[in-house]
Parts: sequence; structure tokens; C-alpha cells
Amino acid sequence: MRLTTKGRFAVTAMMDLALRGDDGPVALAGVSERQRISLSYLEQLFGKLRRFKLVDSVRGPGGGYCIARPLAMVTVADIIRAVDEPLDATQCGGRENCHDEHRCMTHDLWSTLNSKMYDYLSSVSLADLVARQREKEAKSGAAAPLEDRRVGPHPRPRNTRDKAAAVA
Amino acid sequence: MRLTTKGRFAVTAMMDLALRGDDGPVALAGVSERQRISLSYLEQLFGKLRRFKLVDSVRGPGGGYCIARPLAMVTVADIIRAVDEPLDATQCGGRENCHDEHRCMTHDLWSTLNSKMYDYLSSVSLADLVARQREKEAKSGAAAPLEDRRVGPHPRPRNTRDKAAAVA
DNA sequence: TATATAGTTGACTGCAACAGTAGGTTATTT
DNA sequence: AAATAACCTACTGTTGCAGTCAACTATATA
Repeated sequence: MRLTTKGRFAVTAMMDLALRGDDGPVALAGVSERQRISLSYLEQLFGKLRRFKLVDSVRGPGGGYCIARPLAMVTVADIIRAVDEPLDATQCGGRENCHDEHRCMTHDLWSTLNSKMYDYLSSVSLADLVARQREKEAKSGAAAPLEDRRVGPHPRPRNTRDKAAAVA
Repeated sequence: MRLTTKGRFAVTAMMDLALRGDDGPVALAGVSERQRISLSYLEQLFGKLRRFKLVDSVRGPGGGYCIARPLAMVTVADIIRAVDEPLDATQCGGRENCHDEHRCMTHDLWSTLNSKMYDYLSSVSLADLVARQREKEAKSGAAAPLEDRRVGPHPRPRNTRDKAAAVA
């Protein structure tokens, strides 16, 4: 697996959605301002997140993105997998053509490492991150949650099964 | 931390050294042939490994590289740290200027992840890898260890303290 | 119906790191 | 002196990251 700031951006943006997703879709323009991430870049990232069914989109005024699943069911690993290029560290792609004599000595090492990392990243869900963040906010004097008045209706996106409301 | 095939090459090459380092220095030309890694590229990598004091070098005919420490004291993390660019996933570089409102929400996440990975990679030493490899060779019929006759003398590099012999 | 909003898409840029190449120098042995 | 092999610098092509631009479509509101 590959680790760059790209994945970090995606997780940060998803956190933003998770934290303010209670009243309808969140527009990328807002995420861009709050998290200081280029809007166009966010659009690319959310294109991937959408294709991986991690978010649902709502077009038109008042539209934006919603997290498509209960927060507890979206892990950091999911997000990174969606936006980052894979980087198959085993070169041979799992096949055994590594090479003649030593037959890819480090093969196990890398696949083990890879799964260790996924194990960890899969153990952290957006729900965990949100909880941790809320806790921190409460402790540090609850810095005025700056309500932005929304425009359109969109109480909830049409294409989302009501599963999400159950947990989040 | 950043993960690419560069680190994998370095670990593979160090494994090669570890496996055949019993009788003197190992020349990069040999490593290049056996592991199918470009010689010049290896030279670059070993330049870094040397500067990080993971290997000792011996020049002239019969020269080459030796692992500078007992195999149990060289971890995969050491090797990767030596050759790979760092990639500070926390952007703010540990300082608290992340940014105003949310103050870098994902800060903890990334630093935690980073240390998890280092913990794992630091837990695997060359000695472990060699043991695992030897075990595998023994099981699969011990494929003729192809002795290459060496040229020069160099029973052991001059600039290595005899620590290495203690464990390896 | 017109207009503004906001997602959707594709093409494009600059940049840095990776992976590899080329050619030279220096030290050491035979 | 000649061969070996480390050492070093500079260069190349490719890839993925990060960001930009411009056009397009769907929706809501006036």
C-alpha cells in the first residue's frame, strides 16, 4: 500500500463531512474553505470516493455529498484504498514468477507488512475519529460551531437507503 | 513513512549480503546479477546504507560490502529509513500550526499510524529474515548454494569492529 | 423560463521522487 | 602496470502527486 498526503486529504475531507453531515449534504466548496484543500482537487478525490460507494452525491443548489454508510462502517483503509494508487509491493503480483534462485525472498515480508497496515487502518472507523474529535472539542472550550445557513431543501439525499440514520 | 519498491530493493540486497556474508565482503556486481537489480542503482542505495552505517565497504579486488552490525541489530525499519525519503504525513511537521478551526484533525491518526508501521518494521530484523529463508531452503530441497570462488583475500573488512562476529 | 447552484468530467500543467544510465575517480590487490 | 570494485556526479525517462481550467449536466428557486 502506498502512503501519501493524498490519502490524508481524503480522510480529512471525509471527517469534515462526518462532522457536519447531520443536516443534509455538504458542499465541497465549504470543505475546501474549511480544510484549505483545492476545490478542484477535492472534486477529483470525491469522484473516486463516489465510485467506491463511500459517498452519495446530490446535485443542484443545496446539494453536496453525504457519507453513504453508517460512520462505523467506513474505515480509514476504505478511504485510502479508494483514492490511492495500490503499489503492489510484491512486484510479482502474488504470482510465483518472482525469480529463479531465491524466488523473491522478501515476498512474505511485504505481504505481511501490507496486511498489518491494513489491519490497523481497517480498525479505525470514521465513527472513532468523530468521537475522538468531539471529545477534544468539548474539552477545549467548544469552539463556536459556526452554523452556516443552508439554501436548498434536501433534508436527506434521495439515493441513500435509510441505513445511515440508524447508527450515525 | 513512505513505501515504495526502493525500500524493497534495499532489503532484498541486504538479505543477499546477509546470506552470503560469512566469507568476506560481497561485491555489488554479484548482488546485481543474483537479484536482478541494476548495478548503478545498487551503488546509489549502498551509498546511503553506508552513510547510515548499516554496511561497511572494502575497496579493490575482492572487495565489496559487509553488514556493519550483528544481523539481529539491523531491522527492516533501519534499512527503509536509510534509503527512502521520509514523507512527513502530518504536514505541520509536528508543530501546532496545522490550522485554525480544526487544528489538523487527522494529526493523531497519522502519527499513530506512522509509529505502528515503524513498530512492526522495527520488530523484524535481518536475522529473522535469514532464519526464515534458511528454513525455507532446507524444506524445499536445498537448491545447490552455488559457490562463487572469490578472488582477493579480505577475510574480513578492516574497518569493522569484531562485534559482528559475536552474533551473526 | 431564466438563473444560480453544485456535482461531473476530461484535459492539462508543474513538480518531485523513483528507477535506471553513463562516465568518471579513487583505493587496493595481484 | 593492470585489474578490480567501491565511490561519486550528473543525467535521463517515467510515474504519481497536487493543482488548474473549462465545459457540461442536474436540480432548485425566483
